[in-house]
Amino acid sequence: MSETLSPAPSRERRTYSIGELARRFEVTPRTIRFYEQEGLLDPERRGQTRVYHEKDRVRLSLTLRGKRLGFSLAEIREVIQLYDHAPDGDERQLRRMLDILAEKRRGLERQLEDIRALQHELDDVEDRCRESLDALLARHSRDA
Amino acid sequence: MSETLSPAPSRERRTYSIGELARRFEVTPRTIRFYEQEGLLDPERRGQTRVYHEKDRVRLSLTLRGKRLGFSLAEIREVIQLYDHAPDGDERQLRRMLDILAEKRRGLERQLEDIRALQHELDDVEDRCRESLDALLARHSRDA
DNA sequence: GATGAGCTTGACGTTTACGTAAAGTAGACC
DNA sequence: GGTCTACTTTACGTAAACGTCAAGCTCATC
Repeated sequence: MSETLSPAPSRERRTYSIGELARRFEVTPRTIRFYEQEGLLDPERRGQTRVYHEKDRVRLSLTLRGKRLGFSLAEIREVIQLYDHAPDGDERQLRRMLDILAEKRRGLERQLEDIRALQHELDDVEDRCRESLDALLARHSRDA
Repeated sequence: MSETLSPAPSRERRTYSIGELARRFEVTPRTIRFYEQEGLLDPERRGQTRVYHEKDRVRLSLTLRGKRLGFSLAEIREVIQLYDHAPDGDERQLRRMLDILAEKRRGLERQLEDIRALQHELDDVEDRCRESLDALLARHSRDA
């Protein structure tokens, strides 16, 4: 449950290869490297190969969640940076961050509304669909 | 409230120019033409200029809602076609359509989960943010 | 020591969803 | 009749988010 992006001193010591992460999240290694290039991930290096920790796994998870909601990688990077730099900064920065947070919340609220609206429209389609099906089956049994 | 994509015999008789629609929805005419090209809109023609009816306005509204949720235009077109062709088709087609509807619903459910998760993460950030701010303000008043 | 699996860095290609500029048309107004 | 304004088509450009080779390293295994 309580996953965090901030280091969480040293709970889990597991590491992952890029291939492992890719299989886990059903993306390609290319995608993961691309996210790193875009500043969404920052894995350790051993020699020249990448080593991913819990922090990276959580970040990737957050990234893919954002993608499913239609966020751009730039927007997701913003959220991640909010996450990482929440505690520091002066008063003006902190207040600005609270503003940004409020705005993000408004965006999510709107998405909630959009989803509800779409659900209702699916209801409509399903209703009409079932009616047609019922009429069809009624004719079937009548003609039998 | 009860807007429909199916013709609704002839309730409103308003029409719109492409520019009017564009202003209403805060998109460019180019976007609207592109959506037509992609099979999402199908306006009447008077001479060579496009004339949009309620049906088109509702479709555009649905399209933009889909976009806000991260759907591709192809996916949105699917939904619109569901909407338009719901009542016709044989039994197999109708059952297939119900399956598709169920799948769309699962997608929306997942998005709901994603939104809730993101809201919690924003809660976390906000908490830490407020703590820092409080600490900062406390120091201020102490130093005064 | 060759072979394969999995990693690496480039570099170019591709799809989606438009933006933008060019050049022409059609009706309203002075 | 000229000038605006709003529309039209055609066509090329572009940003985002990867896909898809190519070529090379590295480590275990036969």
